[in-house]
Amino acid sequence: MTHTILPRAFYDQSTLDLAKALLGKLLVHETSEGICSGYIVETEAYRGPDDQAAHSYNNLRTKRTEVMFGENGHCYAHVMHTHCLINVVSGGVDRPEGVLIRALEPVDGIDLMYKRREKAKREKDLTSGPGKLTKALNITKADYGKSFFQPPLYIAEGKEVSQISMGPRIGIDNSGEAKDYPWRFWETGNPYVSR
DNA sequence: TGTTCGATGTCCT
DNA sequence: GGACATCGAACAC
Repeated sequence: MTHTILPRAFYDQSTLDLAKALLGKLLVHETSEGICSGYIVETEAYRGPDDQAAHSYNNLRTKRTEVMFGENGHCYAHVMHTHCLINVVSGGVDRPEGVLIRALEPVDGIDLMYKRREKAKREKDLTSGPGKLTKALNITKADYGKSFFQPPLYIAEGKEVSQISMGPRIGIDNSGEAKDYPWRFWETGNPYVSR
């Protein structure tokens, strides 16, 4: 199994374009237990300084958001309730934007994903949510700041996506008018989308 | 040092 | 459709 890892330069595009471009790409994590991967089928864009729903709204720079002020293509991992969520950093240095990866279509290491996600009954339950996919691939806060263009954690060429749908983002009801921005993207009709 | 609150998932009705 | 578990980060003292 050889994958073509997307180069560093792939991440040098606008955050909205990147959110769409990431659909169909393959997210891979190699661990001592084995390799797990899945096609990205759902993303959300968070546009830093001017986006009330973003953690980096108003250029808020803290220990948590620090990595978003750095280089594109790195990993912004943070803990939400008891789960870990991951973003791909974009926007360029000193512009804190990112793309949240919300759902995957499982490809490799499906048995291992079941083992890590005991509560999942069907394949559809393995990675159909931002907290689910990190558990299935064993991505944690320890991956904060790593890049997505070199093993063991990387994004590679995947499949063609026939049609993309867009709509409001999920779970940000307290974000003023930003809650209505149509910055969530998913592959139309894909059963692994979170909702 | 204490309090508050989520970019969620799961179970229950 | 609703309750709740449970953790770290942010912020107020």
